Amino acid sequence: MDIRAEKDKFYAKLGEKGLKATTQRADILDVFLRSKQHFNIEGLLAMVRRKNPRIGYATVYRTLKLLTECGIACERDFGDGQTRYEHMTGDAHHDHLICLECGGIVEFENERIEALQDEVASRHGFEVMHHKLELYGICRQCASKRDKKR
Amino acid sequence: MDIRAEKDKFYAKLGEKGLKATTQRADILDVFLRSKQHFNIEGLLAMVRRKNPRIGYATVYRTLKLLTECGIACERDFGDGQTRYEHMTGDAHHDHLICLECGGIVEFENERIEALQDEVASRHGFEVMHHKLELYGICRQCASKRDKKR
DNA sequence: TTGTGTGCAAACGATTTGCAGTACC
DNA sequence: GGTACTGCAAATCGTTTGCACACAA
Repeated sequence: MDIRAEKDKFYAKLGEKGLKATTQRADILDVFLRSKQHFNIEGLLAMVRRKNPRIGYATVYRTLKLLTECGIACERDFGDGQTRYEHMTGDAHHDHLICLECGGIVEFENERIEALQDEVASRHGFEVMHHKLELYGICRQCASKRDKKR
Repeated sequence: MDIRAEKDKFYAKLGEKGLKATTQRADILDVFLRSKQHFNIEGLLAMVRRKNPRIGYATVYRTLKLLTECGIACERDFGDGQTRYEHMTGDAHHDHLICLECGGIVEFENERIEALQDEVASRHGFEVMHHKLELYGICRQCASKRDKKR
């Protein structure tokens, strides 16, 4: 991923909206872009505070909402009561495999599934705007750990 | 759906757990079984209170959790901040089409999608326990209403 | 100086829990 | 008479908001 390009994109969008580029926004964006995907606010705040300890919850929430509006971040809800965020790369839509044991998240994309979804939807007279597909299960590592215990 | 059978199932499970069959639990179960699917707690409470006005929020929450444990109800989260519940019939798993305009929910099942999901998962070394597939879009009625407005 | 942005703390909405009173065996 | 159940209100958790202060054009 091109960090420089994402930053430029953000600053351009800020300009369009008549908003300012502050150090807090820059810090949060930088941490966001460098971190691995799918963290929650708490995790992100912890990382941001390593760089700038005086940043508050509210700023992180507000900035992530901004990043989402600007098409740089994307909100995800995996049903554990917390919103998670991931990078919104220009790539094709992807879905998630989630390990119930370790919480690990793997991304995948499959156009045959997408095609079948559209088919099902149109059969019901729906025009699909977006969708959510999550597969919850046990990943290879956790499965083999479990086997060893026996 | 066989209401009688579901009630018997609930009372049997209550017995197994050493819990009592109270009038509140019976009222909530009855309203739950007779109502159409996918309501939230608020809606269910309103319906229950028509039958028994003295029932409180907490009892509805507690009873629905019980029904879920007993395999009679199933929790659903469509991302609007409220948990919804639906009947857990013995039928095959199904997924949802959700209209972004009117909030209408249509169920569907498609074994070819399920098969592809398993294929994707095993390619990533996952054993799938359960999954969630939701298609968000505009239903036929809302689309035609929208066309008329133009 | 005239804002917008920030940090704090208080507000919020959905859900859970503590507890005193209630009802059933 | 004891124990599980209920209803209320208070607590909780993630998130949002109001407001006074800080800071940059």
